[in-house]
Amino acid sequence: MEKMKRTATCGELSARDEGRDVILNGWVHRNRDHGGVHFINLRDRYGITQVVFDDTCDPDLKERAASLKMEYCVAVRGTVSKRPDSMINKDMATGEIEIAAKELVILTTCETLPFMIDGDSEANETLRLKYRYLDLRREKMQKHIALRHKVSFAVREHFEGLGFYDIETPTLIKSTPEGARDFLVPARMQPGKFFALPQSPQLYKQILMVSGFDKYFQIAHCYRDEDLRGDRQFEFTQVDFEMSFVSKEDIFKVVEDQMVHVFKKTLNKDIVPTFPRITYHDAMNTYGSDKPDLRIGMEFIDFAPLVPKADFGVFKAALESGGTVKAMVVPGAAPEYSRKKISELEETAKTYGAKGLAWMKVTADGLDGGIAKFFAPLTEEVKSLTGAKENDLILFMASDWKTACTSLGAVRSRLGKDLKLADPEDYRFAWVYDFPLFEWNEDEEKWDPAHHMFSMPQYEYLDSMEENPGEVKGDLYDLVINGYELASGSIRIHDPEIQKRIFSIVGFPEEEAEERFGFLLEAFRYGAPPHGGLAYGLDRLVMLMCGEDSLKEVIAFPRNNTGSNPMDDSPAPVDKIQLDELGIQFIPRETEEK
RNA sequence: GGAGGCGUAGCGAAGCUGGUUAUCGCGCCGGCCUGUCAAGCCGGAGAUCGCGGGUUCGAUCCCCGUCGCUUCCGCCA
Repeated sequence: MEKMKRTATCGELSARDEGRDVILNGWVHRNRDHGGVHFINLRDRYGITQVVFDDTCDPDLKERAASLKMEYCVAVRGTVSKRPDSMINKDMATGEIEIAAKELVILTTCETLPFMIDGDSEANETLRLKYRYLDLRREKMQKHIALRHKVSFAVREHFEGLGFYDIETPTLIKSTPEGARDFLVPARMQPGKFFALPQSPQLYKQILMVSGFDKYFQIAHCYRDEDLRGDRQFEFTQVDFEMSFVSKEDIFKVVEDQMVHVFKKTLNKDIVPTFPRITYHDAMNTYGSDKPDLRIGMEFIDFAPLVPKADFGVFKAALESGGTVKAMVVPGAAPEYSRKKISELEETAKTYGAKGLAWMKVTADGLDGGIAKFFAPLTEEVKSLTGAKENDLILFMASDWKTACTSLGAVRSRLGKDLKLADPEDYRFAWVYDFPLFEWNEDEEKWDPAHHMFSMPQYEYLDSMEENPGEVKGDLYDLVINGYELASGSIRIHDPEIQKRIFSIVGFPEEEAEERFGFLLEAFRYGAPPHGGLAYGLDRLVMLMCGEDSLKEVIAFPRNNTGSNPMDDSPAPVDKIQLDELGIQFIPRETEEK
């Protein structure tokens, strides 16, 4: 076998190599037996090369070639030969040449495949995950995994250039309340006690700041025990960093430069190095989302000024109860959007709590359809306020501010997809900032941290934050791109006194704070530097760069949405012996009677 | 926890308003073929129509239930 070890890969050979005797190792990608002459496309990570078996081969070799099936793993020795002009395959990177086979070793055979590696249609997801090793052989997945590697490398390269240290933090840590549910790991040596898997390296990286490692980064595995989605997995990868003696401007700069570097190095794409900044309120108010897709346009218009002039009760009622009326113009959509299609949009709005979706169309004669009749006398005013032109569709949402914004925002993103308003090659980053630090929890009638409890209130609220917590803005920020939240970060609290006040506002008992993260508070008493940082989702970034909308397409071994992995069948029951050793007893969940 | 969608050979799909032998493409098996490159041609095997129940003379199709997957809401940075 040793003598059939590869001397070239399937992606590298060209006319320059003519006459070379090479050994290729790879998989039979396609198999075309013409009787007299037999071609195989041999594939490895680097590409595909055609191998020819013809009359110049000895009969024994030809016979062995005839037995090849798809995805056999083989070694081929042969001579690189230039194809005659008429047989050059321009669609193939190595299409100028082929290998005239001299020797063939079948390294391993392959059973009938559960799905085609080279198919034009994809198998269903469960099957793809069950046979992930085969799925990963597909060209698309090979490209995704390669890009992911390149991104991850470019990230490290960039941090290294800036003098950051890569420091690992533990993944068996103390469970902390708030935020997402923790994955728990029983501690065998201390029965009744548990570790948690980290949701982020947050506390540890802050402590590293106290230790003086003023520029830290880590490409960290994080865990959250919450329901999965297309863009959410149990375990995921965060590019996490933290710096001391910085303001948010320094952090923005690191991230902006890093994105420029990463996109240049991996996709050879030039990203505009300064990202626009939008306040949380403006993002919600004009795009109906705290992660707006800026490629779409269609900004919301405040329609309140015209409401009192018309006799439309629904809008009036919304304003009278302190709500808002928002309008959104969908350019050129009037002819295409039938009553039925509009009611589909309405359904989208309703899943976000809207009661309905009002609309009208702009025609050559004025306003038409939907609620047009109520505004007919105001045609010109409607047009000038909204900027709508002939053939435009105008959508209206009347509700309390938040519901109006989020539901119309959902309609906006759906229209963006339906009308293909977003250029998939365009990457539009933006910073969203000025988030409220606290939000009111209706159910428990208390203030909750909107982000986490370690974010610094903005300076001007410091003295009076107890008076009106709802008004307090935090020194925290999100990085959004094309409708996805990619990152979030903040300047952290490094003053134990401020930290105590935050705990007290959100009703987090001091003893519990001491119990949960006393170690952090204690660390802060020993000369804690001001610091801040950010973490962004590596999976998410790569997903967007690949033009995918599911993380599963860029993670080698992901889980399905029920949290199982069809390949290894995890999670799975464990032996009673294992449980006994841990002092754990499984109590079946009581079946609820109806 | 809630809403929508899907489940038909190994894979991807079709199957009209319920009707007798459930189609098509890929793959698989056999044969032919000296220039293909998603090779081609001929032949063949392969399906408890997710599962259970109901309506009906008759169900892949209609109804109820159930399981699995999926998208979304809730939840989650």
